[in-house]
Amino acid sequence: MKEKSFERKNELIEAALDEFTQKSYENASLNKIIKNAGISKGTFYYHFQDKQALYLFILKTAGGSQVEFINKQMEEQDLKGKDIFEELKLQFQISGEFAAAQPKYYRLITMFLKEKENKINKDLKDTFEGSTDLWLDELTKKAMKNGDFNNRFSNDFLKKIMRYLFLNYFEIFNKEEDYELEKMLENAKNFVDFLKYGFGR
Amino acid sequence: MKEKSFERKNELIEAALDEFTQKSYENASLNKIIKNAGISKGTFYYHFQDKQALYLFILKTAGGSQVEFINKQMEEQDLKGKDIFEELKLQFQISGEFAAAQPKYYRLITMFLKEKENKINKDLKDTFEGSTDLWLDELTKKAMKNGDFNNRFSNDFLKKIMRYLFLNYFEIFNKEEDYELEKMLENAKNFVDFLKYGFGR
DNA sequence: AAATTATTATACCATATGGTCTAGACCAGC
DNA sequence: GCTGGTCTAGACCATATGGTATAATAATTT
Repeated sequence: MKEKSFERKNELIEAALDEFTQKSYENASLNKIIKNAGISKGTFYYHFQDKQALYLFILKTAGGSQVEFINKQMEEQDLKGKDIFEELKLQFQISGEFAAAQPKYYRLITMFLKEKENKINKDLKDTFEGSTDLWLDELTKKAMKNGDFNNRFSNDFLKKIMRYLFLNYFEIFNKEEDYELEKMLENAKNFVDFLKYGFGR
Repeated sequence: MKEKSFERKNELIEAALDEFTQKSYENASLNKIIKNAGISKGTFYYHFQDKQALYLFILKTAGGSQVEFINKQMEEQDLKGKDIFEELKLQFQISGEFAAAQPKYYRLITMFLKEKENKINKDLKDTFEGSTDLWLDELTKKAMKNGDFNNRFSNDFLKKIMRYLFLNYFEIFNKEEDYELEKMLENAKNFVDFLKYGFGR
């Protein structure tokens, strides 16, 4: 009951990952996933209730993997004495490393966050976005308290820019060259410097 | 041949605009457009060859309207003595005014530029993007010559950031409040200031 | 009034979608 | 050997898609 079942499920998930990282949730074809997984329709509906259940499953898997990865990396870091820009730089670098390690997971998550016409579980999206917002909120609050920011811009404006750039950072640098680790670190450094001169004191 | 035909076509275009600004090209339903336009299927295929022809038609209409609007506004401006940041601010403001004046046209164009899974005329997309690139190239070249930029960043980096932010600017500010003209102008000012401190000398 | 142009309603097509159901087969552990 | 979990293939469903065809009918121009 274990091995074969495990195989089938893994193939299913792989195929689902492929499809859902190429098309939006709605445009992704469950039939194609099943075909590419090399399983029969019955098997699919034996394991999952429907298309959405499959999607939510791999999305949660990806999300969990990301959280775990980032937390692990962040634990090793000493943030004391670092201002928001250095912390951001770290965050970009770690996110980059996750993207390099789990490109499909990363892609799935970013695609999910960008979904506009989603009939998908809105709660989950709120959770994802909420945790990012929370983190950003905390980060900017601390930065303001520490006087990391200049006072040219309103909090609202700052947060909007930060939020967008953080969620879309990797879209800016998506040329092949940008996927080399060296270039990644350089881009992260430059980018945060750019933010620093724009936002910093 | 005039009045009734004109009416029908206008209703069609209105309905198409509604649908294509809410769903992606592929997800937009031609049947719904036809139904909402209150015309029969025959009438549609009498006026347009197929779904794509309709889409390209309203897309070109929107594009033309935008170019005309921007050119007209830019003609009234005196750019002499203005650095790249003031020029950019102007550009953002004018784009914002267009977005406020023709929200559906604006939305259609940005959605088109963001389409990833497009089976749509690739040439047209290249044209749209190409003209933006050209303009940006020219702008940054001039700015470098005039010494508007600091020398913290490479040209490559500068262009990448500029290009991305310009193409996606309005995604950052897409809350309802941000669609008010006043807020738009304020956002444009703040945003360019932010760029200026980040890039400027 | 005649001819042309627009428009209608309807039926139809092939294809694809997500999802259900069934009858049987495979394969494990008891 | 039997049982229960797993898997298969295929038929089937309602629904929707973009697109075609037809025959009758309005509306407009000549």
